[in-house]
Amino acid sequence: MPTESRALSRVDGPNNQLLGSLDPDVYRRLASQLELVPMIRDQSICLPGSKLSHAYFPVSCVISLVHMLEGGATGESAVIGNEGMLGVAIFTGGYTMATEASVQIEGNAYRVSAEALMDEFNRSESTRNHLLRYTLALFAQTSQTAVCNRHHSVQQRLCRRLLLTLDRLPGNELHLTQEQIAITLGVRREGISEAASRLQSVGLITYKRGKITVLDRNGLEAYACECYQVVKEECERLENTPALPRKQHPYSVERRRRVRPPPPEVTRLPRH
Amino acid sequence: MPTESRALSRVDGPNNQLLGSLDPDVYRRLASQLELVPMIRDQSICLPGSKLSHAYFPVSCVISLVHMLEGGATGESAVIGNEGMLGVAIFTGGYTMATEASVQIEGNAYRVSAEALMDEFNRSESTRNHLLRYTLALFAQTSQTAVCNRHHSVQQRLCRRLLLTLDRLPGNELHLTQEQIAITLGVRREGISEAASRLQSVGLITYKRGKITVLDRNGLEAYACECYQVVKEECERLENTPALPRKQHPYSVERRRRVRPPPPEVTRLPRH
DNA sequence: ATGCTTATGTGACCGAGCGCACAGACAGCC
DNA sequence: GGCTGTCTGTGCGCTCGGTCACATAAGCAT
Repeated sequence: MPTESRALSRVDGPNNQLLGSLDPDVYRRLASQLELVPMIRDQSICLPGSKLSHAYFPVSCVISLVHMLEGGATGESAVIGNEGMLGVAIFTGGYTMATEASVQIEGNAYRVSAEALMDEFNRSESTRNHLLRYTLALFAQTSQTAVCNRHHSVQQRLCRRLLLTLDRLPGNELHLTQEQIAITLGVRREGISEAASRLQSVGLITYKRGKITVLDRNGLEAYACECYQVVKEECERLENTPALPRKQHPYSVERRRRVRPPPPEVTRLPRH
Repeated sequence: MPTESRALSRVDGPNNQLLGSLDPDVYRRLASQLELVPMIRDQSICLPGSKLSHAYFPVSCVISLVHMLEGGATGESAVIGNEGMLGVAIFTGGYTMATEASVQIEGNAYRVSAEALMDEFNRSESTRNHLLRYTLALFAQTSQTAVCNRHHSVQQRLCRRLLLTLDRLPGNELHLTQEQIAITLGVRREGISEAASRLQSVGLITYKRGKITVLDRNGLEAYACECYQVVKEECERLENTPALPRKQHPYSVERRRRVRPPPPEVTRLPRH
């Protein structure tokens, strides 16, 4: 990870991986324009439809892209942490996003003006490659979430969501309330309460008033739906240049009625 | 819409809007490389993980991006028609997609090799702008679908899906079976049967063995969830250069518990 | 301590949509 | 014509998660 800039070396935590993947000279130019800003919990970085003045590269915070429907129902389309950035809409055109971006877990982020980012984007193919690869990873995450929301249980999605957050932070503690999780998963707070209680009773996590501690990461993966692995693998694949070949997926919609895949091995907890 | 190429003027139906939005000289160069290919129903254009050799610009067909989960459950993340293209993964890096793309409604499409498309993408900022704007529109659609899947009824989503398809085709007939729709919405075929039957009984549509005729487009919009309008408006906004300002969205997750938005006006059909 | 606010636990009831198991009905083909 | 495969309609029991309505508890300020 580059550490050229004095401003950047102030940070004690890990840096942002997407920034770190840029070519050294690009990074050097950008570094002089980066500001380290504190991101406070539940802060709305940008409301849906408002123009993005800056792109944010999380260092120790986690940002959630959330939709709110008429009537107040909510749902998240993607999580952003130190692997990526908030603001792909800047270089994909439009400067505005359809979703609200809010800080789910407090921490720091680097930010850079939309204009400076666009300059670099237009300046080199390599920079475009990195930023657009991340865009594709974000797309994959959103896309998987769409299907996950449709088919997986609250408990499975809770596990997935905890793991995704954990991957973006050091340590094994998450400062999250059940209400916050409920908003991202688009379910009732009580639903999270029940699912979390079950996970605690089998020793996967402990939690207490807004702090969740993951005790058994592997166990949590076993209870999560496949979506966690799918998203994670796609992210890792796209972080590498040139692209790694992707694992072939054995199923095809074309054959849905003919070749049914084998039933899944159910790894669900009993209700009580 | 440009009609420079002899090859292109053979088409009787409408051309592809994304192609048509490109600068005339870019379009001219691409046109010589475009092939008009027939897209047959349920054909899988690319399996998840396989490399995209071509980008496809639908003219009279509709393509669906579908996920299949372990166990065979399915769900669509986006619809692509003559407003856009299949293959944004080509220029966003990786050349491979995480989803399967299959032809939902037969017709024609232009295709161009991935390399030729990349050449143009790197050649001008204007071309990048157009292609990336469409990418953002696709992202917005996927993102909205994620939340829609979570909160809206089968009937609402059926209406949304019919309207999205209708927008991408001339006329008011859709060659779609209930089974195909069920796959995209990720529900049982029987569920579509019930919802469609209700829509027919109030005179919004008629249908018969794989052919759906929309009788009352406005009525259908009233029964659809908000997601249809949201996606449509975002697409229209992004088709214009420079970007039109986006309608401000009145809700904010930040305030979810404090300022509850007013309850929605329920425009749902009774179950029977 | 004494409250107050925020976070979490629980239970009763209900409804949309699922799985399953059929029964018709239409279209193409020999 | 009759056969066959595809498409559509219907009923029944079940379950997850939603709504509503509280109870409890942990942290914080005075």
